[in-house]
Amino acid sequence: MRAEELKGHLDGLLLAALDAGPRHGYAVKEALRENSDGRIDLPTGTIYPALRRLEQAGLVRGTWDTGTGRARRTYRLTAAGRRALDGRRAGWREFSAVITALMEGRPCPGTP
Amino acid sequence: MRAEELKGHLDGLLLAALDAGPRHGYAVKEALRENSDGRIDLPTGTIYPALRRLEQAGLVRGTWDTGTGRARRTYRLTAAGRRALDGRRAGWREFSAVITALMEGRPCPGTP
DNA sequence: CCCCATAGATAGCGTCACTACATAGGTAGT
DNA sequence: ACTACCTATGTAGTGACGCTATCTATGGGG
Repeated sequence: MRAEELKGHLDGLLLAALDAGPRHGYAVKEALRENSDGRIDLPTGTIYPALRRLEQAGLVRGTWDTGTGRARRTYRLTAAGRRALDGRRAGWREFSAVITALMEGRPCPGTP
Repeated sequence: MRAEELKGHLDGLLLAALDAGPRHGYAVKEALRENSDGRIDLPTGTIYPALRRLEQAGLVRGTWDTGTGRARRTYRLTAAGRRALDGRRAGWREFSAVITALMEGRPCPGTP
C-alpha cells in the first residue's frame, strides 16, 4: 500500500475505529491492522499526532487512564466527531464511486 | 471533494484517461471533469506538471502537434504506462475495498 | 474590440503522513 | 538477574504532492 494514497483519509479511519468504542492510541493502531488483514499498519508517529489533531479539533476527547499500571490515553468520539464521521463516510462513498468510474473508464453516473 | 483526498491517486486517473486514447493536457482535464459529472475538475497547475512527471517516468510519451493552429502537446500511453495503469487499477481496487471495510466498521476479508 | 474558452507552463506554498529517535513499563526466556 | 521483546506514548525533521497565483498566447462570439 503506497503511503500517499492514504492522505486525506486518515482522520476518517481513526474516527471509524473509535466509533466501535473508546480506544487508546495503540489499540486504534492494532484495530486498523487487524480489520484490514494487516494492510493498514500505521506507524505510531502517524497515529499519535493525528489523534492529537482530532482532539484539538474537538472530534475526539482523550482522558488519561492511570489505574492499570502503565499510563495510557483513551479517546472517545464526541458528538461533533460522530457528525464528522458521518460526513467522512458520505464523502468516501462519493469519492470511491467517482475514482472507480474514472479508473475503469466508465462514465460516472450523476448522483441525484 | 477535499483536495488532499486525491493525493496518490492522480497518476492513475491521468493514465486511465489516456487509456481511452491519446489526448493533450487540456483534453485530459475535460475528460476527467465530464466523466466524473463535474466532481473532478483539476486546475491546469495540477494537470501539466503531472503529465510532465509521467513523461519523465516513461509512462507516457508527448509529441507536439503544430499543424492545427495552436500548438498542443498530445500524450499517449507507453507500454510501461499501460503496465503501470494495470498496477494502479489493482492497487485502487484493493485500497478502496480496505478503506470501505474500515470506514463501515466491517472487518476486511482476506484476499486469497 | 473586448471577453471568454482553449492551451500550456512555472514558482512558491501548505498540507499531511512518514522516518527516526527518545522514553518507559510489562513480560518471557535463559 | 539480565536480556530481549512487546506495549505505549510522544516529538522533530523530512519529503511528496497537489494547489494557488500568475504568465503567455490563440481563436471565436457578442
